[in-house]
Amino acid sequence: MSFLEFISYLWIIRLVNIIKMVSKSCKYAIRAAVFIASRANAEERFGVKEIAAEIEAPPAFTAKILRTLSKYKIITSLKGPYGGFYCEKYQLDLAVSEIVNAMDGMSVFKECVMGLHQCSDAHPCPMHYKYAGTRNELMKTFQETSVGSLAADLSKGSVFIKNEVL
Amino acid sequence: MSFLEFISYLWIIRLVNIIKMVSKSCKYAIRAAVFIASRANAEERFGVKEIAAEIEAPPAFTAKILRTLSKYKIITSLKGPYGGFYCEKYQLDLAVSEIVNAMDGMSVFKECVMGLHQCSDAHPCPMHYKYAGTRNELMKTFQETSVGSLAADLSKGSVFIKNEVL
DNA sequence: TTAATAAAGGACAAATTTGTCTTTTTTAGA
DNA sequence: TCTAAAAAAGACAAATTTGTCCTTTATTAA
Repeated sequence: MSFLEFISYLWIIRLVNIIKMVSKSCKYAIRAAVFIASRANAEERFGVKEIAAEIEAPPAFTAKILRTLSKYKIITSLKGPYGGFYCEKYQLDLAVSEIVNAMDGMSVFKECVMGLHQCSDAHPCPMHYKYAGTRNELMKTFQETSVGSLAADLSKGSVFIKNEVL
Repeated sequence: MSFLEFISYLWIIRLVNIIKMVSKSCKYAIRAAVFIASRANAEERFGVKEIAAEIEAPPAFTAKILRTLSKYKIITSLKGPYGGFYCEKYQLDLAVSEIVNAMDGMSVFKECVMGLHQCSDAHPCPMHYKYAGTRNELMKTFQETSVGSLAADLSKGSVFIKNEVL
């Protein structure tokens, strides 16, 4: 993992967890996607129960979230026996921002920094010019970090997405 | 305004507005407190309606928030004719973190970075050692920025807390 | 073709946050 | 003392988010 990737990774985790920028659903969604992606090598498919256990979320709620992810083609699903959820190779390259978009929409990346409705070049908020870049960098971070790269770290065992079993 | 103050200010605004780290109530509360503090020089008192208009929040909701601020002695209130809300001098030195604490509690500054319940020195999350400091710095930023300093900027007219009237 | 399995869909329920309204209490001034 | 003004208090309502459950649809294998 390069230094840049490392920083990228920390940013994602930090943004996704400390801050309530994204909804709870979105956090679950990111965790679920990363888990599924981390097991994308084999032909394995994962059921709702297993995924829910893995990300420590309520099964029924997890199912709902997985449906959304599937609808947005962030993960792939297969019905029937031996069915379940899995990641296709191209999906490993999807950006984490796609998940945010699917779950919460992209407005979080586009709102005025100070929450003013008429913030524009004509009527800028105090930070409009100085920090228009920051917001874009934020979005870029999400856009440049792939699900697959986070999944790789998880596979290595260097990070985890669930609590320690006592 | 020193460079450090400036950075401090931007941090607060950024944290308070972009990110949903703090609740909507808390954002209103910070805006209200800063407004009231910005007019703390005279013997003026401000009524709910005026404050609500200033921060562009629903009056009834603003009243509720002001009660909380008053209860936590972040602002002072006086009932009856010529009454209203105002800031005492010592209250200008209160940290923005006091407002967060009053509205949302301090748990936001104390939770594990990755949301794990059993995150500790014994069972650290991937970021426990590397970023325990970040969380504290976050809290420090809130603790070291006073309501009065933000109010001073507002008085100068270099920043604003409400939308432009078209 | 049928039975079993697992996701899809969508109605419903609970919890939380946001917001409103009415009544009570306090204060100032006539 | 009486009246009016303004906050305090708290019940109530709406909106949003979170979470559950039941029925339908698609798929596999016997």
